[in-house]
Amino acid sequence: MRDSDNAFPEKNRLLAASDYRKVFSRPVRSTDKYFTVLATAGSSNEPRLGLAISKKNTRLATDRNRLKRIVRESFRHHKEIVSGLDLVVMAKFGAAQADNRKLFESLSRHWKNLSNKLNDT
RNA sequence: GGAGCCAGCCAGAUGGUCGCUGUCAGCAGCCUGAUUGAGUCAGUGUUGGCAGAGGAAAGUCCGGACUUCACAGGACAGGAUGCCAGGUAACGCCUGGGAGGCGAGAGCCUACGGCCAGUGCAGCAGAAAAUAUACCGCCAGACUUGUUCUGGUAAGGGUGAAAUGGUGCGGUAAGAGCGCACCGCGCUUCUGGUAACAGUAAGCGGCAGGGUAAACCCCAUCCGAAGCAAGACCAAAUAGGGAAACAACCAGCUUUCGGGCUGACCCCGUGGUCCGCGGGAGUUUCCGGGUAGGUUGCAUGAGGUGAUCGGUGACGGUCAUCCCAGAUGAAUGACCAUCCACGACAGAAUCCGGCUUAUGGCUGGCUCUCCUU
RNA sequence: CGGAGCGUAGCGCAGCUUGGUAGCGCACCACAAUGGGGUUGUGGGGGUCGAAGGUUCAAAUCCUUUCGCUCCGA
Repeated sequence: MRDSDNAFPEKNRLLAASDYRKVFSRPVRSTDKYFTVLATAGSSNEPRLGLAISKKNTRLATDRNRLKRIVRESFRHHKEIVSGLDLVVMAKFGAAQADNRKLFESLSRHWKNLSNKLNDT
């Protein structure tokens, strides 16, 4: 087992529709002009990630795929920060036009923001 | 050099670090499931090898395969297609040919059957818009001599998108296919071609009688409907349905002696407790349907590549060879370095054959034009 | 992924069947009535009919392609 590294296996994902419902019902939010990130305390120590990128805000399938990859990439590099959280990332309208570096910066701010908020409560 | 036409090809490259999906091989482990005499298989973890978006993956505009439902056969309705021949699993696609049109040319484009079956439509203008006619004219005659009437005419003028073939000569009161010549048109025959169709071929007819079928329609050919969220299988929990076993089997009433009915016992709530009141009827197993969820459908195919043969070609035959994405909150990426032309349009979702639309670049052939020789 | 429908004035709609004039309500502007406003009455303006081609003498209407929006099916 090499849990300490940056892998992204299946246990780090939100899989069922019921998992998503749990996150949407009582979330802690973090928002900027690219993303809205929702979070709740998860059931285990493993953080879990879900994506909700709508066709309405991001018209082209190519752009949607790019955003998903970037979010997953950022998530696996910051797993220690968000450990124990269930997260859902929603893309906003301007996200598709931004370049990759900006998006990575935005996401790492969200991870820190949310882990602080949840540890305070 | 410039403008353009046609065909074909590519879809940033190389290296490093981290990561994802599938598959093959090895290892781990006995955690989960199945089954068993050990064990094996599937899942799981891990190491290594290999593979991992498109020419349009798009729009969903056509055609199939594949599923489920319906179905003897046929007809009607509805829809699609529409020059001819061929290709194909099939097509509204492709190839070749014909006809018509566009262009200076290379070339390109065409819903290209039928208004001699029937019905409908045509505003305004114009005398008249589909079956006949005459506004201005032209000509003749009449007498009431004039802004008159009657008749003839369709050559000229004017309207319109569209007005009953064109030119010339003859002819005539003026005219007219009224007659003739040539052109055009139609029909018959002949010749060439599988056919569409073509012909400087022969003969006949003075000449059909307008347009519109992306108007209804007629003719010929084709089509059952819905779609992988189709469909098949496994199946927790909860409620409910059916069956069996166990537990209970106390009292009363009844009986055709199998049993049936009523009440209590029991559990929960109220309450300090009893009565009372309100609610619930036990436990276990199995069966069928079936939700969450999972598995499958799901990738060896009308497949690719090469050679060769047949064909003008689309394409087909034979032989050899290869296995080439398979996700399911949804993989094919991120970062760094170097190079160059500094990277357009854009992301598989059951699978194929087309069409259409978006779009960067390279190569070859051809046409026109300009300059130089 | 698959299936169905809708784009007409600032807004909500009709007209498309069977092609020739684009119309209705609200809103807007002007005028009248009032000392002023509202209400009412009269009159008026405003349209690439989502876009591009085609058929036709003529297209919002017929045909083809395309863009956008809405709804339905685990």
